[in-house]
Amino acid sequence: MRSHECGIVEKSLIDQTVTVCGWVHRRRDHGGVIFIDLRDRTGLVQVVADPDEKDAFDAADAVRGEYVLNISGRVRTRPEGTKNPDMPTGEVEIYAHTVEILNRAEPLPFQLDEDDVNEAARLKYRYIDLRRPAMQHNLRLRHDVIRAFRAYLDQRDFVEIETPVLTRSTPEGARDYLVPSRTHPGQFFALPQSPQLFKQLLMVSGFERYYQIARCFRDEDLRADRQPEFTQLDIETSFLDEHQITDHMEEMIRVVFRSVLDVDLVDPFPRLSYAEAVEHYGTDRPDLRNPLQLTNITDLVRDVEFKVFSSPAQAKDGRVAALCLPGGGQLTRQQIDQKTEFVKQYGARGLAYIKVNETNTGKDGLQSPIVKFLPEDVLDEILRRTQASSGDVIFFGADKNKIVNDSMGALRDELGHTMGLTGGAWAPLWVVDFPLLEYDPDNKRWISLHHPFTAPKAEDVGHLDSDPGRVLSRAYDMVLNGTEIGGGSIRIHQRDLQQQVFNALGVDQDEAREKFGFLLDALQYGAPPHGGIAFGIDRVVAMMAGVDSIRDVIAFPKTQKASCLMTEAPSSVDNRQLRELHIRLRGT
RNA sequence: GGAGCGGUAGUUCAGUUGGUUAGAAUACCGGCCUGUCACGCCGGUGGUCGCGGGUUCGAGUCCCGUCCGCUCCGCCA
Repeated sequence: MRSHECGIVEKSLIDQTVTVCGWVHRRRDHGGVIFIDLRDRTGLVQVVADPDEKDAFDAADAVRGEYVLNISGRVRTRPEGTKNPDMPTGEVEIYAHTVEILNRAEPLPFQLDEDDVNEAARLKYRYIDLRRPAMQHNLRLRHDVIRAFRAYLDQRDFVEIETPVLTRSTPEGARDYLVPSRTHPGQFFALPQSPQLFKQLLMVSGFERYYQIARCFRDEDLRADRQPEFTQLDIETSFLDEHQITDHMEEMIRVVFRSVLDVDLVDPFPRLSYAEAVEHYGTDRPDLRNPLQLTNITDLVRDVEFKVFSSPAQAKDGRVAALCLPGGGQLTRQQIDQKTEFVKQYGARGLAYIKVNETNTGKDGLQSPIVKFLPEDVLDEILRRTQASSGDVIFFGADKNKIVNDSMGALRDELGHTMGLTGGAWAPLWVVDFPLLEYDPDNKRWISLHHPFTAPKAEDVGHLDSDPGRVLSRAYDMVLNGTEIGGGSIRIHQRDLQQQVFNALGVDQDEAREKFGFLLDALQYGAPPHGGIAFGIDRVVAMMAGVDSIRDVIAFPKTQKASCLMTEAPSSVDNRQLRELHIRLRGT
């Protein structure tokens, strides 16, 4: 006879004495016998307490709710009867000799088998919520994913190195979380938005292949896919160019998907330039599961009398794009009005459309408030370019580039989902050839699209001063099903070029020295060519788990107002702590 | 900063044009049932209708404000 401590109770243990610990999943009394379904990390096992075993029976009889039990008994075959489909242990049960109550439990704030519990209640009692099978699965999946990433990188001589969490504020980019310094009155640390500069410095240090499962912090407003603290798989390598890095990284993603989900991703991943992505999908993170595409018709409508089309078509930063929805002719007026409201969220002023009743009869076959403003040859060419068939509807966006791209890109996603067009399981791709800089009209200056350490393409460096908008960067984003899951670039490894980019950003030498002096210094001491990438672990795991929010793959997430309902953080602190930190609150 | 949805029993929800004592399921407590397994049957406890103000003879319901949760826009180099 041997003792079996926790874990799966299976047929091979029949007639053996086992000891199991776990939570009471359910208690039932029938025929003077008490049945307890005990739950541990491996599943459920049914325990039987018979009045003949008086001590065990009396203890079992005292059980209420989710008590924690330690049970010893004999494993035996269950008598004939209905099988419980919830019972992975099949036909065995434990005939209890002893039942020990390790801890009592109040009734739970919600039931574990309930799927639609108010998220506020789940977050307040997160430790209960995490008992639910779905959350157990999600967090174990997260562990599997991180383990698979580590295994891949460890096998290839990557070194995991921890970088500081208390570091220097870099006011460019996202808002920093600040930490007051006790020993330096009036000064602050910042929590890192990413380990970007440290990993570049590690390349200067000669580590050549670095990674880190890194916690990052950004004090910006939250979304379903954005938390104030999140986890990044941060990677940097020396001497590899962008093609070698992207090849390497997509192979890593393929290996992880194969080992964790048994899914084979396409090989190689498709590549789209930023310009192509925006032209055809209105976004730099297109969901390629969705077959719909935007069709540019700016050139066609430049001279039509319909001002709604012709003015943006003539404007320097304007665009007119069409989106043909196959079978969309069946949409009701009300549904089209809803789409109009939808695109208004993105700044569009309206949503023109043409219902294509019949493709071969000219204007007569088209039903639309705008057809009368458009010449026949233009309409013919629109039908040809969008490959419209009878029964389709064509939507139009005409405005500034950004508004057309944002609104029509969002409409493409919306139609893809509501019309059931977004099929297929996984559609990864690389988006490359990003612009290095974009113009910020509010502050009238150029800002980095990626970050200021991203290398420009060699052939474009000459345009940095004369035509900054034309310079492309050596950056790349990995996109999966419309979500950006990773992004990176080849970095600038030469001090002069770094200063040149700072100049283009309007950061003069003094300012650059003050903010990034340590980087500029480091680049002088033989910095190797280097580049890397960072993956959003929370997003990757959320997609793999099939959940809509990264909160469902984070053990203790924050609410949309960046608070923790369980610990009630953030909280006030007492005046003594504030005094030590040289902080006085207003009004005290 | 803005738009939308939501907040009623521990939980999930219903609650009609404003009208008697705010209901159901589940959970919880008690009783019955000789192998249950979504057990079944009987009974019971349980409510600041998020909060504050207003309109009204009368407010869960209408109005104003506010707090909280979620989704989205802005924001996120």
